[in-house]
Amino acid sequence: MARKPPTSPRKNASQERSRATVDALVEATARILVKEGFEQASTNRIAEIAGVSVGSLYQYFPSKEALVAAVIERHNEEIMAIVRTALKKIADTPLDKAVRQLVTVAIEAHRINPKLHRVLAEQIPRKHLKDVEAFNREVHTLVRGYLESRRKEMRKVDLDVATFICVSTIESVAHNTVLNQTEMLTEKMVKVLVEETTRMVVGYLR
Amino acid sequence: MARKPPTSPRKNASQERSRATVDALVEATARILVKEGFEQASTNRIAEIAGVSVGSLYQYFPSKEALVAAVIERHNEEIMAIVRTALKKIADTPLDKAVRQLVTVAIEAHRINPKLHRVLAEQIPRKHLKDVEAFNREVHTLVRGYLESRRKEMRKVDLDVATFICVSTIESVAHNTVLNQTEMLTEKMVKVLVEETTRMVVGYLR
Amino acid sequence: MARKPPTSPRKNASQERSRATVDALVEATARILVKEGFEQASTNRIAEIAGVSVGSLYQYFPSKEALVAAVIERHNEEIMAIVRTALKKIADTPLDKAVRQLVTVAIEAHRINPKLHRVLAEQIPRKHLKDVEAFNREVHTLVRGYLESRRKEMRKVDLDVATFICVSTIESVAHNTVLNQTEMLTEKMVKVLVEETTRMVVGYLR
Amino acid sequence: MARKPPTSPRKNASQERSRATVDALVEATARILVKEGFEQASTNRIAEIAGVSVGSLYQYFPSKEALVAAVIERHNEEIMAIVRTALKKIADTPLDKAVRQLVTVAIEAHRINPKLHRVLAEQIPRKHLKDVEAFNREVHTLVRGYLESRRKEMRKVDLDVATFICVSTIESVAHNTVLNQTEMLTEKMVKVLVEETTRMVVGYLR
DNA sequence: GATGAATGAGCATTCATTCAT
DNA sequence: GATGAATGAATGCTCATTCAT
Repeated sequence: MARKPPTSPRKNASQERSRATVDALVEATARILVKEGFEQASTNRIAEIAGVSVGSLYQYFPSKEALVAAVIERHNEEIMAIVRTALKKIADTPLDKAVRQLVTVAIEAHRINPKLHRVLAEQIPRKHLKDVEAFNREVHTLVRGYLESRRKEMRKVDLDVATFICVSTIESVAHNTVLNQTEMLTEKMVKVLVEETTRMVVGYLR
Repeated sequence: MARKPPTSPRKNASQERSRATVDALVEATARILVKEGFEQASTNRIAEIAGVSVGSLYQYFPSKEALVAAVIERHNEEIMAIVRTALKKIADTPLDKAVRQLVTVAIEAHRINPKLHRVLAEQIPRKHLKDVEAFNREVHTLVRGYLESRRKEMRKVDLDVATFICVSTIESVAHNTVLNQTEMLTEKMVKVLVEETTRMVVGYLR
Repeated sequence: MARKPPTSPRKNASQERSRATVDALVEATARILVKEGFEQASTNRIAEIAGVSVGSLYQYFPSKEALVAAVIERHNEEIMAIVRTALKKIADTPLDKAVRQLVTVAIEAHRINPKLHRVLAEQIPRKHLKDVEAFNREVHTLVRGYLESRRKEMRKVDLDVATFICVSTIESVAHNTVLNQTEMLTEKMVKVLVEETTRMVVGYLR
Repeated sequence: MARKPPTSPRKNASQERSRATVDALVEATARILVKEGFEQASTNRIAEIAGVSVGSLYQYFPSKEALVAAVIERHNEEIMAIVRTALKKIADTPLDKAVRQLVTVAIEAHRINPKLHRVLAEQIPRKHLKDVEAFNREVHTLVRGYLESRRKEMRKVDLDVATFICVSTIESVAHNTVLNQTEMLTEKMVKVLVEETTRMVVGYLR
């Protein structure tokens, strides 16, 4: 790191430059993943698309995997931001409205960048997906927290089991809705699916 | 090329030999996939494990992908065999018993070869998974058929939507149950999950 | 390896082919080492010069180092063949004649492929030179054996020490003679050096 | 570029700073060479260890080779200082005592920094070792000078040949003594080797 | 002068596929 | 049909060196 120069601007300048490079690399990786798939995403190609040299790529990411992991993390973070916000808003909402909101948000989240979501879901060797564990755990914890606070509206049920089933269900409906038939994805259809899923989950919890 | 007339015994012998080679190759691929993961599964290695030369491998499979596809197809076929049988048995069974049976079978099916299932689910570039579409369609059709025959026990609902939601739900619970926590997989826990899932689905359909 | 075909010719043919490839690779490595130095010796270049694909190179040698090691071993083996032969011939020869012969042979041995010898001596990361240890030990053992058999002609002296000093001396004179000034290497000069070195060593042992 | 006039204190300060940087770089190179070997010694790493930026490194050394050369030169200079001093002290000393001194000094010199000596001897592409030529020549000249002054104690012999042989011998014994077996390096053993080598060389010259 | 981010040629190595035997 | 030696395009990655700040 050497002696830091006394002026912050220089430091910031360099930090910003680094940050820009890192962003460009992650963005380029995501773009290639979407446009050409995982197998085409070579490090040299990523660097080229990012407008950066391979050397720089390796200055910031120790391996190709790290780069893919960064893309995944960024995507997950975007999803989690939505989910967290939704769960906060929901906090004091009764079960049926809350579940409907949750289902809606799940589909929305999967739709942020559906192509990327598909590639991530379908083509990435899961080696990279350890982060996903943490992501799953957080969702579980948040949903469990909400359900706990609404226990009086619910029948007697093991909270972990209920959480597991609800999250699985909502997630899979959202996932399949987004990934499956494009024709199915009329807004009307989505609304139907939201209603139906909500009905099922709420019916189950009550 | 063969100087001998195509007497059927010889022909059969050769056909059997071919069949054996093909089987050995698919089996070897599956084994490597399970033991060492997709990335380690090189064609040379597969041929070696199968006790066959690479040349022979390419006599029977035009590419590595074809080989992986064959493994997937074999696995799916095993699953489908179970599902088809289950759905036949269920045909005249009332909704709740039938759904319980379906959930049970779904988990069983995912458990046939859980390690292979995991690798297939987690490591295989989905390029190979076009076959899965057909598989999904068949399941949808079969389940839809059953539901149609039980319409009187059900509330009024779009059959395709209901099928989509039920299949998604059952599949995801089974999938997550098998892939997730090992500790969770006590038989007792599995029973609880079966009951809960059944309750949710039946509650939804009625 | 698969079923071996019953006829030896086929087997030999393939063995010969392999052998030819291996030889070509080792030879190419040596040539590049001599002509362009260690740093220029990339595996792709070696394969190219050998008239073989990189893939084939890696079929026979697990790494670049293995290739260099093979060159060294081949060179050392050539030297050792000479040294072993010389020591056999010498077995019943009196000290002075024997030492003269040894010195002569040492210089000869270093002259087999002096350019390669130089490169090996000067440019090869010694990582590769573990084999050289064995080589040194063998020389030590052989020379010690001879000296032991001639003990009566020698003054009282620790045999290992004497061997160490004699081998070091002869080796270094031979090495420096071959590596140093080209002008020095007139045949006449070499004879002088042989005589002088012999005189020194014999004088020391007696 | 500098706005300040080149007052000598400042200049000195800067000169000293330069000198310190150069020293730090050479020292860092030597340290890495010893601890991690030539292959690990990247310029970035050297600069880092020296507490300096790569840019600064290239301000003082035009290439990695130059840096390694500086290490070699420093090491050789240390050795030569010892050798020169020894030869001065020896100037009026009779042959046997002088040779003993020379052998002793040779071993001492190789022992100044034996690890560095080993790395320099074993891992450095000799491209860098042109300097060594000059070093060798100086040793030759110094020893020849001494021998010339002692001609009356010696038999008739070509001085260059005798010098070449003596230097080779002493150098190789010292080198092998230091590099070879660690067990061999008891002080007692070293003394024996000194005596024996002296005996050989003196016996040869007389 | 000093910094360290950026460069990119170059390297060792892998592996799906071909084809002479 | 079977074999396995041979292929070579392609990949991930390193590191000496440059240059904008």
